[in-house]
Amino acid sequence: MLKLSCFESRLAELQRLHPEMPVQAVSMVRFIIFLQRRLEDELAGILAQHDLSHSGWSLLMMIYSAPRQTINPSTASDVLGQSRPHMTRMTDELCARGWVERTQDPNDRRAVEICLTAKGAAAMQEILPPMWRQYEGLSGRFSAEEIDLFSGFLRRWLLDLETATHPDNPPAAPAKDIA
Amino acid sequence: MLKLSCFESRLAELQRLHPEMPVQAVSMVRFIIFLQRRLEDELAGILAQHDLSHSGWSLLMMIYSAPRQTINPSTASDVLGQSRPHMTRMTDELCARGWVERTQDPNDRRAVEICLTAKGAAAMQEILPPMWRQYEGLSGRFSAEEIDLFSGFLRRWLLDLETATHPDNPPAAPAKDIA
DNA sequence: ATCTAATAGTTACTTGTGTAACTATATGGA
DNA sequence: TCCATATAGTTACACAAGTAACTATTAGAT
Repeated sequence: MLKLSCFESRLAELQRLHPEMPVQAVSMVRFIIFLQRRLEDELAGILAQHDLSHSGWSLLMMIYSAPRQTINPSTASDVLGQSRPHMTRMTDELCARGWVERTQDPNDRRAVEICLTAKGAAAMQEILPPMWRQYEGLSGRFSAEEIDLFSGFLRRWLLDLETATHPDNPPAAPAKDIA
Repeated sequence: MLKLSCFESRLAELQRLHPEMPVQAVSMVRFIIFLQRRLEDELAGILAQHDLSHSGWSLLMMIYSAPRQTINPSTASDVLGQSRPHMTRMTDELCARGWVERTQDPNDRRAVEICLTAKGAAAMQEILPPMWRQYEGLSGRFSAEEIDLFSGFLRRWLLDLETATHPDNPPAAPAKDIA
C-alpha cells in the first residue's frame, strides 16, 4: 500500500472519530511536510555530489542572485527562515571552499558582507545546469495552467502566513508574472 | 519588504541571468520548504504547551487513528517519512508519559506493537480541540473550491514523487472524498 | 551629548534526526 | 532441512540546526 494511502486511511478514521476535525487543513499541512521531506531528500542527492548541504546551496543561490552578488547574514537568515548562527556556519563552509568571502560593511561595523568570489561564480556555472534539471524532474506532472494555479495557491498561503505573523506588513501586491 | 518579495526579487534576477532556469519548478520547491518551516513553527508553539515535539505529535496521531490504536515502529517510520531510530526515541518519550506502551507482536518476535493507553486517549481528547483550531488558523484564506483544487494538487505531487521513487507501486486511485 | 534599546554576528550549548552497526528473528530459495 | 538474505528495533555515533549568551556597534529618544 502506498504510504500516502495509508496516511489517508488514518485521516479518514480520525474524521470518523472527530467529525469536527478540519480535515482539509490537517491534510494540507501534512502534505506540505511530506512534500518538503521528499523534495529535500531528492535535492540532497545531487547536492552531495558537490559536497553541499541544502542550507549551503540556499545561501549560495541567495548570494549569487543578490545585487553585487553580496548579502549580509541577517538578511539571508530572514529571507531563508533559518537562524543567524546557521548562516554563520554555512558562510564558514563556503569561505573554506573559497566560494565566498566576508568583508566589513563600510557603513556599519557590526555588519558583515558575504560576497561571491570568482571561484564561487565558476562553481555556480557548473552546478546550476544539473540543478535546473533536478528541479524540473521534481515537478509533478502538471499542465502549464495547473502550475500557474498551484504556484499561486502556494504563494498566497505563504503570504497569508507571513502577514499573520507580522501584521504590520502591508498585504503584498499580487504576484508579478516573473517570466 | 516582505521576505517572500525579497526572495522573488532574487528569483527574478536568477532568471535574468539564466533564462533556461525552470522558474516555476524552483519557486514551487522553495515555497514548499518555506511553508513547511512556518507551519511547523506555528504548530510547535501550541505543541510545546503539551510538552510535545512535532514528531511525537505525528506518531501519537498515527497511533490514535490506527486499527486497535496500535501501530508498529517500522510502519510508522515508513508512513511518516522518519527513521526507525527516531520512532524508537519518540516511543520512548510517549512511554515515559504513560501515553503509549510497547507490547510484543504475538506473530513476530522481532516486532513491537505500540498501543495507546487510556491515559494517552484522555490526553488526546484534551489536545485535539486546540490543535484543530490551530490547523484551521494555519489554513490560508481560500474558498472551499480553491481548497479542493489546491489539496488535489498537493496530493498529486506527493503521489508523483512517491511513484517516481518506487516505480513498482501501482498508480494510486484518485482521492476518495473523505468527508 | 548621553544613554537605553536594538541589532549584527559569533560562540557555546542543546535539541532533533539521520546513518551505521548490532542482535534477534523471519522469509524464502535451494 | 539448511542457509543466505532480509527485516525489526535498538544503541552508538555523527551531523544539522535551533536557542541563549556574549561583545561590539548603531539608532533613536531625551
